[in-house]
Amino acid sequence: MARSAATADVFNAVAEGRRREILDTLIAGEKAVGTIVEDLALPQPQVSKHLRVLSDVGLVRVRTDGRRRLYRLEPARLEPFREWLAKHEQALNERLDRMDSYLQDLQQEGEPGDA
Amino acid sequence: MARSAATADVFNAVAEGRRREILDTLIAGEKAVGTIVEDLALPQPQVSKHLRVLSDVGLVRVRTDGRRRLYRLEPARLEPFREWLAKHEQALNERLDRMDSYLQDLQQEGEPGDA
DNA sequence: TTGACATATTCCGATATCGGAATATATTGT
DNA sequence: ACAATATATTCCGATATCGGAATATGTCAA
Repeated sequence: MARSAATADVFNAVAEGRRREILDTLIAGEKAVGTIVEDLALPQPQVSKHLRVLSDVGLVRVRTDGRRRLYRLEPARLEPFREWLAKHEQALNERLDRMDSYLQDLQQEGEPGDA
Repeated sequence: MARSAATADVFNAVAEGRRREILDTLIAGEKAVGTIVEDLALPQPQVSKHLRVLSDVGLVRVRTDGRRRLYRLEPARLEPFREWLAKHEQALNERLDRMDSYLQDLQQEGEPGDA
């Protein structure tokens, strides 16, 4: 046994540059695989494979239209991301707040006989 | 040639679960390696290795105190993350806005001879 | 059915990555 | 200098991952 999980979570799925590109290009809206291939100038099999990964973690959804498959974003699945980031931003803000009040305390001590 | 870059960017550094745990435990503040080892119940070499990765991408900073090394977060380096996420949230919001106005248009058409 | 088009899957080789164990490198105290 | 403590690095084996090429699957049109 050497490695635990895989690309099977949102963090890993997004960690890949090409996959981020694919997600980015889908911001414009639903796109067929061929369109993504053209837009990003990537080999079609690679695009399909990356779409598979993204699909497995639910970051994109497919819709079949004739012989094409239209992929679209599922931004709700970015939630784990948002949560994690929020946790750290909150921590950062709290630290800044503490620093603020610390600085204010210092300032108050600096003005002893003010009134 | 088979694989491009490595764990050398913020996204990949954060993609690893253990590394996220380490970052999380550092929210409480600066900690020595040994403390992290205790808190997360991980082998010391692993912690050191993960800290190395996090340090390389700048997500943590070290300070030497005697024979201990104190690590602390560098939350500013989460910026690429924030940016990317913001881009997608913005896109989502704009789509919701468009949907809103679309629905409003539909409603207006539905009330033709109002006055 | 056949052929063209669109997409997905499989196979492969190179390499990155992780965990584990052992070991190396400080630094402090005696 | 030596032992003890704290941390970092190296070596290893197992496996995951990526890109590329070839191929399979599915769908439409004639």
